[in-house]
Amino acid sequence: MSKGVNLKELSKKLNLSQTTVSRALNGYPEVSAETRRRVSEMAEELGYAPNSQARRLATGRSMAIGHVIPRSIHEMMNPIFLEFIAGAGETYSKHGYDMIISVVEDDHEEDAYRQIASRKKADGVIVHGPTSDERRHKLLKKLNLPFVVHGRIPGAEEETSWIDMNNRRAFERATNLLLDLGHTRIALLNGLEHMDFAKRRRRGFEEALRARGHKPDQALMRSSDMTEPFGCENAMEMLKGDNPPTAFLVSSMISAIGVARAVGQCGLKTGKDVSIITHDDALSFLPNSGEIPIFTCTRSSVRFAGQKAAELLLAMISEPGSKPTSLHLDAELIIGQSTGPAPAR
Amino acid sequence: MSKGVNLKELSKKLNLSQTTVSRALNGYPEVSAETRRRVSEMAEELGYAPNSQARRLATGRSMAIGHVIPRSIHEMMNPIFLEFIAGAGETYSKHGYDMIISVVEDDHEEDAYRQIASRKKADGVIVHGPTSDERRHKLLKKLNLPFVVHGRIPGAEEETSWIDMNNRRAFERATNLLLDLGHTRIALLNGLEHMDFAKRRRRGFEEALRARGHKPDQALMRSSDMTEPFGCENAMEMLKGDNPPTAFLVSSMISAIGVARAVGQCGLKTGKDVSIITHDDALSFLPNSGEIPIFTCTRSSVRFAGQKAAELLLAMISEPGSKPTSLHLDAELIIGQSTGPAPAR
DNA sequence: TTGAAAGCGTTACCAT
DNA sequence: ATGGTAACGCTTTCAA
Repeated sequence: MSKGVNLKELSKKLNLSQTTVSRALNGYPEVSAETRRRVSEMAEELGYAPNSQARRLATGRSMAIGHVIPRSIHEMMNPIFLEFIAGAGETYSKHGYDMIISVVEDDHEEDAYRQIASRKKADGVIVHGPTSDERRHKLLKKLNLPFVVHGRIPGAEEETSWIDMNNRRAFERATNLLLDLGHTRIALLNGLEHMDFAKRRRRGFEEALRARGHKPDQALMRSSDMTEPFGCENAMEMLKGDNPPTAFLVSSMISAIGVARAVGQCGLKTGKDVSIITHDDALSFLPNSGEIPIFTCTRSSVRFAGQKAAELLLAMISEPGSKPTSLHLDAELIIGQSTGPAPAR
Repeated sequence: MSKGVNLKELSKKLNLSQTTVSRALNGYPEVSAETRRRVSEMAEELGYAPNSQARRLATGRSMAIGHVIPRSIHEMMNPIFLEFIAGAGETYSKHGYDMIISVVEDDHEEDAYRQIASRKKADGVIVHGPTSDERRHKLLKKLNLPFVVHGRIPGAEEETSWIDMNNRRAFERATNLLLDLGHTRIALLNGLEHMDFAKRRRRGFEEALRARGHKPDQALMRSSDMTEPFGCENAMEMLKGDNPPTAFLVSSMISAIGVARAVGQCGLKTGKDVSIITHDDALSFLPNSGEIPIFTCTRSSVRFAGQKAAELLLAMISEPGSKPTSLHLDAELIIGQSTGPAPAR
């Protein structure tokens, strides 16, 4: 039965001052070894645990990190978001931090940050899903709330801390692979292009095409929430059109599964009649591994990104005034079963 | 510029006591209308916001709800879990509660609950993914920490508050539909059967079969994490075996997509050669709606469950000592394109 | 090495 | 209707 002893009671029991007990428990050096031992033992015995609210009030640090998710993000990026969160959460736990998640209506996002700052709910926040006309970083600077961006804020790369994968390069490499395989009609099924990551992916795609003398064809590019039906419906439409693509470059496994479904429904074979390369966030419930992964993919673990983002943020918090840091992860290009040479015409 | 005024400064500015200001802001009735107006105005002007740590310390309530997720859960139930969280989060926000999520190693789960209780990190918790030999509820009772179970704890239905869908009945109805369509060889691709929900689904399946004089065939039942490859590989194996099933009953959309892939790879057609019914948690990134949904399914919104679970828990917290409540949701059985009459042999 | 006492910013009790 | 003051449970400064 852990009874809920507090510091006062504990110190009384030990015939020591609260001060000493606190110091002993918090590892201050000036406590004698013997005292420290006695204190820890008794604390253990009485099941003492410091009240976090009290400690937070006293120290002025809330020992929590906030994640604000507007509905729009979580509807769109649902599983990816959780995987990131899971990674970040691991890091927080390790360092004794709590993770606070605020699910808010889209137009209350700023309010949420304001509250976190003014009510001291968290010592820092992670900014998710930066868009092309991002503004949250300005607010956060004004609020003096440390933050790390998952992704990049165009034009503010130098003045903010962020972690991102090399979206442009990943899609450039994927495109080149398809070109090498002889594909020339390549479709792009991208995420919402007001999101920075999606814009970069498109850029990588188009640049690779142009560099090899191909003109990007608007008719072969779509941008939307990365759902399964999005992949299926658009692939279907394109495959049934005149001059259909022989390859698809897709922004998420989920949509790629949809594309594969469309391919099947058209009586074609993935990896033979139609090639697919997808980005793979390494989501645990959608494993794409094995000796030969189902999908050829550009892979970058979003969970790992979460861990790293959290580390970055905690470091910023413990060293206020330090320079912005950023981490640029490179995606791997992994060959799976969904690509093959372009079919002869 | 919200400067971070505190109650003391605010009350000084107003020539009022902290007490009165606090009362005015917290809506106590004994404050004159005029005073309240003045206070609110000044509070607004100076950008006052109460420090949550201080308030928590003073009130003794942490105004937060905890969710402990051991890795095993989130690896398994990733997207479903997030959708639930999102629903719960909406409710918390509405009521001024924070949501804190602890991602812990599997063998630290109990510790996490102990800490939440002893350090007063949250006023209550949600218990996710109850298993057949569930024990967490006992610990939580001992810790005196209010909780609501998402799912049911076998044998403790009366003494705990929970929200669950009718898993048994949903799978019973789905099985009956398949039987009505003439299918007799029906495969079950279930979640991990140490989980209570999976066990109930299996029961519904087997009972329906027996009630119509069919003997469940072990060779047609599998149980695992509900990933996409799980669906594909097992369906493939069964379809290629002798005496293959003509229908699949699947525990999650993700695996069902895998089954559909296998069906396609075998050169068969879903809804014609092979029928599929899946449970659909109504995940936002896997929409299965439209005039005719892709998959025939038993559907129950896990997001809605999250909202309700949160409401239940908040009610418990505001009325301590109240009786356990529970909510039993019924899944809808929705006809989509993935079912049809059993093919003639 | 230890202790006394003053915060931290609220709320809540008891007066008035 | 308003105010004084004591909690709440910890950390931290200053003394010893």
